[in-house]
Amino acid sequence: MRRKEARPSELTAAALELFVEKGFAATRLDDVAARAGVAKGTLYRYFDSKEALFKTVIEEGIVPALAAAEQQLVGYAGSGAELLRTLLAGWWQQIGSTRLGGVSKLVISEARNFPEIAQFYHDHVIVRGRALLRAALQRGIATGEFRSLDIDACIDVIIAPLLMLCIWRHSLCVCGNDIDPGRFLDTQFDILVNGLLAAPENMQCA
Amino acid sequence: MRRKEARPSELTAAALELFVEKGFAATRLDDVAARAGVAKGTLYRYFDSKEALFKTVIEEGIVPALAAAEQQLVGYAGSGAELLRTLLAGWWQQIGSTRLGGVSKLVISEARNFPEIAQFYHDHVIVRGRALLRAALQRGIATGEFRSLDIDACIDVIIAPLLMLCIWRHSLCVCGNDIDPGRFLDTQFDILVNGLLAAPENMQCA
DNA sequence: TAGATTACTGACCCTTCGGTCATTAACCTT
DNA sequence: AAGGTTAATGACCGAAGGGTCAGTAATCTA
Repeated sequence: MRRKEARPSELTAAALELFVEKGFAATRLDDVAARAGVAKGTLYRYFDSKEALFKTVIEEGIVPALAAAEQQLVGYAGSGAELLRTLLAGWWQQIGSTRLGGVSKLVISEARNFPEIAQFYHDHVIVRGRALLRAALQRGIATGEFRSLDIDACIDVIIAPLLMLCIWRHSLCVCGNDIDPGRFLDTQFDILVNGLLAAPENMQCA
Repeated sequence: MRRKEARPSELTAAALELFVEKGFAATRLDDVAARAGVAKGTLYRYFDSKEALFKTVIEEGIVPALAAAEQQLVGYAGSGAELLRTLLAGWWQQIGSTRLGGVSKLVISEARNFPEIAQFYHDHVIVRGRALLRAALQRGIATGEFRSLDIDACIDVIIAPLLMLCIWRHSLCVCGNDIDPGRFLDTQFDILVNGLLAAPENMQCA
């Protein structure tokens, strides 16, 4: 069957699954082709090399998800805490629980071997994500809703559990230790907001 | 030069560096041997296979660090917050900033290919680490110092940034984005404690 | 110092896998 | 239907690298 249109995305989808599961070096192109229901030679009609396939997998996985994530935030008008919750929930729906979650684990695993891909991921994902969080934190601090903290460090502290959740679901999940994303994110948000607020919701001023 | 005693640890040290840097599959035994100042054949005098070397690297990296970490906690008598700070600081000194930090990244990257190693890491590191944190949280909640939260979810939320800090330092560090561990941990602790406390330190009850 | 032991070497073997290409067959055009 | 175009194949190549082993030399024993 000849399917010129659909082939590239079928191949990158198959490649992403195997790269996330086995890592770049341990993934065989024969297996990628087989999973896409195609012979290995066909792969080279659409991609110049294994590394070219890898780059396409990363870029194609990131770009659409990024656009969706940023779209969600334009013109948002609410409290810092509400904005944070929207960001976290949106991130989980648009990124964490989707294909992009696997991409994160993949990039982290292979960053040392592919510095330019790490750089691409840094510039197009991490920097943009940090910018969104910075806006939320600055708004909260400016209004006095949040305490005045080291914003850049806060951003990393907020991002880390999110990335870790992705990684967990794509690696250590193999042992019984499966995290419940809902509980995890709720608790993360709870601690986070109470840790940031100048006047926590639960405080008892008797 | 014949160095029967020192060889195994020299080889595992070299292997750990390369595994963390390149991943298991992409690391060549010739390179491991070369870094240890030895020929490849020598490697097979001490290890049966590449995979056996891998297992030894993980286990040998974990066991001593674990013992030290648990030792630190026996008979500790302080508030929940103090206990938490001691745990985080101790974790960084004993584990995060040492060789074990690289082991975490390595295990996460290769967990899918080596389920039994993931299981070993889960049973000997994650379970024990969770037990330590559980004790600290339970103490804080029992005395009314901390709010009553979902303890298991809290544990994951606390652990995630720590693991992420390790991973960061061993992968995404390649782009300019180097995290300052001190600032990161201080901020993490600050948000964490204020998020957990029933009566935050900074609250203003005028 | 002669002989036994064993840590160590590195050339070699053999499988695996990224990459190629002559051939085939599906589709299009007229 | 004939001829042209191109998607798709899979046998093949060559390099890479895990693993082996006959040989070497350092160390030990007497």
